[in-house]
Amino acid sequence: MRFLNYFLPVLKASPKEAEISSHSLMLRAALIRQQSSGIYSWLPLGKRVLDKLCKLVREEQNRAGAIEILMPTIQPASLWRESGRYDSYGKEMLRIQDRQNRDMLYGPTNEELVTDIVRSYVRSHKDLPLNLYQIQWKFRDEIRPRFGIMRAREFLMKDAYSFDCDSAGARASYNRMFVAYLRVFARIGLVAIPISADSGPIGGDMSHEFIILSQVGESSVVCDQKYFDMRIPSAEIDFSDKKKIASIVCEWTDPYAATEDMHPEALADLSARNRISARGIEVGHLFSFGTKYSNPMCARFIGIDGKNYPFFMGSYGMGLSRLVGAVVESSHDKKGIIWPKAIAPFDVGIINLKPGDVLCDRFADSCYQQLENAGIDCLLDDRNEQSGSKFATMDLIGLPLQIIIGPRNVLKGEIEIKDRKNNQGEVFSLDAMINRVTAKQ
RNA sequence: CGGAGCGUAGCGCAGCCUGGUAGCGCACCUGAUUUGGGAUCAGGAGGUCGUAGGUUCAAAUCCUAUCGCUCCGACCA
Repeated sequence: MRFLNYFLPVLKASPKEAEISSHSLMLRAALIRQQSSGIYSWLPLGKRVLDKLCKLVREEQNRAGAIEILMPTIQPASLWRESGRYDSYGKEMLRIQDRQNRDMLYGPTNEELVTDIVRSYVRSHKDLPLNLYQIQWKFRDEIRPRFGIMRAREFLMKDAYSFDCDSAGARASYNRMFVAYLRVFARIGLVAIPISADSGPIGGDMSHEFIILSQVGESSVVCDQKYFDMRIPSAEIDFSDKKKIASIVCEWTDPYAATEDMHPEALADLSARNRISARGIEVGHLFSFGTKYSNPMCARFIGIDGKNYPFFMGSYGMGLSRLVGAVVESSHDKKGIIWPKAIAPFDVGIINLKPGDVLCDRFADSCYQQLENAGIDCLLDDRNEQSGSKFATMDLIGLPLQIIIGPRNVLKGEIEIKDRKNNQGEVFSLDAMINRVTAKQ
């Protein structure tokens, strides 16, 4: 993409509504625009990040055996009356009526809908286990939206729902999602602490929150620092190996981790040296709730003995728009965002310091073309701006690699590559540069 | 919902207390000179001061209502 043909309205000054750095940076780097309290548009650069994150999450969900579907945002109240949640869910649920005065709602979550789908088609234990997921917008009319995209009212969520014959099967499904979550967070450079949690309005008997430690987090967390040295399961892991998957979950739930308000008495077991006390952002939540929905909604299958049984279910949420905020919050410096490679909006930023100069233009174009041909996404800054402004913009939007093309080094046939993270620059010939960048990808 | 603030040009703000018909910086447009870390000069455009009432000869300024946004508490991915 060439800057001149793109829509990237970066801001020099931070809008006053932004109180935390991730919010401010996301507004300044033109990733998002606030439309109303807790409601945001995603601008081109932000959309690219969100898309990359979705792609990565799909890879991990699919790997763990989940199957993607897409359910509507608007749901009929009738299903929620079946489960009993139409009355028990509070004002966070946006209730609306259609032109026939039918009660509808904008989905805050989708247990009822997915249960309706599964009960309509799945008859036999032979069709189980089944895990259906979607990536869809949710609306929860929060009492107080804040921190920009982190606690929005409308937000993008990956939500998966598992269906099993019995609680042992449900446990295995739960474990697969647990491991899939570990991989997602690791791939975007975050350490997420799994904390056993209250199941809240979703209900159930087993639940873990995944929490990213951060100063601006909304919950207080105490955990063992072991979590920062633990190995992430590899991409080759066999998700059908229940024992192996269970052992990973065991390993990750063994060190101490809790929100501050929960069982503080266990703290004694954790020496002060290994204790981390911090604030955290909840980015994922796993629930296992057995037959809480399948029972009232009459969602049953025929078991091996020919009898009817309710599905054993679990649901697994991951806040994708919030996760983008969490990444920015945990990966930035004074100058701007520092994207992890996995979800950077572009792989490489090319700065042409002197557009209009024949030699610079030729080098920049050649560099851009060759990288694009090699499948590397580039943003070429071809604006007729002061160099300082271009460097500042490139640092702000935080692409992992910057390629600098200016008259000084082009005369020598050299091109400079700079790493956003450590700010180290190296000089290469044009050909060597192409090889270098493609090798880095 | 309780408490605290804010609303004046695209963005950030001053002016309000003490009423006299709107200003600054950045951004934007034109031209020139520039170009290795947010340029310089000259010229230009842009505002029913959130909205609606009221007081007054006169309201951005005082009064009332209303809408929107932010922050502090209870909820959550």
